Amino acid sequence: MTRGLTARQAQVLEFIQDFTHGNGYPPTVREVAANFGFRSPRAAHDHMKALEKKGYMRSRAGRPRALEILQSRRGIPLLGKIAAGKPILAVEDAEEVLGLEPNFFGQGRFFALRVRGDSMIEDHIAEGDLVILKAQADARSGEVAAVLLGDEVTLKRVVPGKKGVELKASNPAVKDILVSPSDDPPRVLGVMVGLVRKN
Amino acid sequence: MTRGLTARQAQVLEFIQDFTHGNGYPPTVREVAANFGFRSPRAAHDHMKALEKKGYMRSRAGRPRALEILQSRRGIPLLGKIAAGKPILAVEDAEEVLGLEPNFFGQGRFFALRVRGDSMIEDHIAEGDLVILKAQADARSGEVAAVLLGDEVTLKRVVPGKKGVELKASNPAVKDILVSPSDDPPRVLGVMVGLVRKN
DNA sequence: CCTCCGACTAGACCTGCGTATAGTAAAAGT
DNA sequence: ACTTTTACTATACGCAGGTCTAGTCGGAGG
Repeated sequence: MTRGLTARQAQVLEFIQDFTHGNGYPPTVREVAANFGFRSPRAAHDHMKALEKKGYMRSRAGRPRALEILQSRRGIPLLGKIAAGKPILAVEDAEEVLGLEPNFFGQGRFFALRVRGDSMIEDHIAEGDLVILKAQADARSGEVAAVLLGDEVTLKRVVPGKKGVELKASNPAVKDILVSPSDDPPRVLGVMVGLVRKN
Repeated sequence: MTRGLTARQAQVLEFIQDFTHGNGYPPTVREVAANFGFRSPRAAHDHMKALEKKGYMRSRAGRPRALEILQSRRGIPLLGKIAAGKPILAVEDAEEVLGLEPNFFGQGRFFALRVRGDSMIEDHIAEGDLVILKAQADARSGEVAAVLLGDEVTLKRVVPGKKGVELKASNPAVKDILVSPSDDPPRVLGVMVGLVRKN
């Protein structure tokens, strides 16, 4: 769960985020209460105060609907160095957050990596490009994915075969990597769903 | 100016957009009034009603701060067919609006075009990619630009020379175009500042 | 066992804010 | 010349909605 939130508080936060995104403005205390079936606005108000104390939102006292969600969890974090073994996809660790609207690349959790080198050049993925990846632990055959190999992240085309998983570059000058079943299996961090290039 | 809006209405709309973007929630009628120095909330309310009637925003009667900006004018319009000769960069003509935050690609007015064909493939601009262009009427030598030739828009590298302006593709299979000074000069619509690829 | 905390109900206070009524004044159509 | 539109001021009504006081109930911790 999100850091230090009770299940109920996380639900409330999520509702507020969805409502705000869907309507263009945040809900009132009573609208939150109604959504959860609370008979008293006090219940919703308490949760919202808790969320505020924990730094998830800010509000202006006495002003209806005047609440802002902080730590938006929206937008796509551009991750710099990914530490080995750790499942670090939190926005807090982002070098930068790309200001794309949620669902720009579909549904799910996304992150971005800056391409170093030209190993995927024949797929027209050039050095400096930002590759957008959907966070998931497995890739279908032939998909381009960010793979954790030892303590380095590389972008490769993943092709499982009889002799193990093959990690193919799309540059003839770069040789493919074969991870045999006896080795540590390659860990897929996410599959490529898009690309952003800023000149 | 934006379609059918008076100068004042456009100012009000812009303020509401900025306020909403900056605070995470829309302003009240009185906050709009205060921003413009109106002594009566009525003045702001009238403008907001006018904006609503013209389809720029929607609001829920009686509910404080419950207004949603439609036709956001934020984001980058993806233009489909660009009619010949007309300076059409308005959001209204957009096939789709890319949900990027303003200034994602810097300051200025931007639009997007979907790449057809692979004439720029060696610059790793592939078919189906969305090229982001900054709207301006001139390109420096060597820049990739959207150029209006006759009544078609093409993406080419612009290189002015003695014999006229050369429009170079980055695909050896596609021959360059030379626009000699006696011809109609090519009209630059914008220069490329980025690229977005959605798989 | 007792106390704390989370998650609520019930009811009420009071003010912020949308909205209405009634104007004024200048610019722009027609 | 007249109506219409734009752009406001002044004042007020009434209710939506933030917030308060005063509780209940169950589960976790010491």
